[in-house]
Amino acid sequence: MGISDRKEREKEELKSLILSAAKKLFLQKGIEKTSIRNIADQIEYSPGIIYHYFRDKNEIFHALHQGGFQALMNKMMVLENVRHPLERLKAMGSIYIRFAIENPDMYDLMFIKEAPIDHVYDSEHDDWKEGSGTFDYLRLTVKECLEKGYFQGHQAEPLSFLIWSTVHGMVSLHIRKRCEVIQLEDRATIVDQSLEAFFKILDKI
Amino acid sequence: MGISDRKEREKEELKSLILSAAKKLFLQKGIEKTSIRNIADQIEYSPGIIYHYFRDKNEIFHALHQGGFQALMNKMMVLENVRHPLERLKAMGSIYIRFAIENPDMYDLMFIKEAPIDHVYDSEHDDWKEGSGTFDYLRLTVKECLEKGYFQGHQAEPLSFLIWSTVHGMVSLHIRKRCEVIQLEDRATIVDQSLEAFFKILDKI
DNA sequence: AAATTTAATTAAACAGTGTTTAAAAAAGCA
DNA sequence: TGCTTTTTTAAACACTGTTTAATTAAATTT
Repeated sequence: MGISDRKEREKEELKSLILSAAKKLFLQKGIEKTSIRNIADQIEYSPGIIYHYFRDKNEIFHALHQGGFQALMNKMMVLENVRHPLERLKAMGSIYIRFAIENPDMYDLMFIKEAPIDHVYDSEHDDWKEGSGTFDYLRLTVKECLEKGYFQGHQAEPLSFLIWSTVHGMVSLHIRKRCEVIQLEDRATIVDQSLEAFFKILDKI
Repeated sequence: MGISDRKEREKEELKSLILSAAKKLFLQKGIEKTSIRNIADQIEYSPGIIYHYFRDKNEIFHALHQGGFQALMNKMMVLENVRHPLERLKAMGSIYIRFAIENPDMYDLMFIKEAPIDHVYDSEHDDWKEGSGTFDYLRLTVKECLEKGYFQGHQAEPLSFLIWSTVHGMVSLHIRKRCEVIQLEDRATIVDQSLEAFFKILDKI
């Protein structure tokens, strides 16, 4: 079946061609200003072809956001060398925030925009496996901290969510430009300063 | 000058007519699906008229988000009866989160969407006074806590931002539907549970 | 090799969007 | 009443996501 193999291959190639064009335009102009026609122009096909590979625009951006989780996971891999669970937890926070600040559009897509998550709910497999995988890792580390005697009197699930919320809150206020309320002298460094304060709190509780 | 007084009045009336129509449609269908033509239909005028009262769509939603801050501030007014700064801080958190959960679309507009903040940057008076006013109140309370000896070793600005980030993180993950990662048994109550955990932490540091 | 079937691709249309412009209608003033 | 100013509208522009039927290209069969 050599022919259908090649056809399969060509289909995959065009699909990833669409995806890379979409990613390029998305990082240049944002999700709203990246149109199906823009993507089609970029790959020199007609707009209609895209609907043979993706159900709708949301599915394209869901596929893109998967790539973002892959990238974040890769950055998290250095944590395997950090034995101490509390140290690992802090390092996770630093990596998470660094990823968000360095890739604001991708972070936005992964954790703020409605497009990819809407696609999850619209499709048959209605669980957000990308997010769940990442949160599992956080929960595991928090549980390890609890086992080692840290965070006494706390439960893993709410505490994990609290920690996630804290770092997500900081970067999403930054990305969505709500940090103007911060005094000018602290504005540029507020996320780093607050993360330091957060680490100090984690040591104390 | 009775006539120009009436004209002034009529202008204001039409402006707030546009605004209330916009608000109604926005709460029904969201910002993206509320079109200028929808608003014009609702008030039984032609679409063009709207541009005599607002520069663009963003300005309309900036005006709406101001109303949201007014509503939030009103809810915060009960705090004047809470003397103890740490108790007031916690109550602020509860009110903030309650407001967000009960008015998700308005909260979204105020703290997540780019429309109102884009208008702030596009217009001449480029400071976000609505957000600044609210944050000032938080900072004041945190400072009072510091004066009373709480949160030793922390600075007001980073700590205030950290606290804001924590509550904003929780509700924005909820509003933007990223809470699916939470175990089913905790999912419905995760924000409340995490807020409780946060209060416990605030007591300890 | 030619005819037929299947798959890939496109052009065109639909129903919408925010915004601008020039024309028309209404209101105010002399 | 005639003139001027203000208010309002119709129409156009350049887009948008998506669906449909028609067309082109490729693969298979005769």
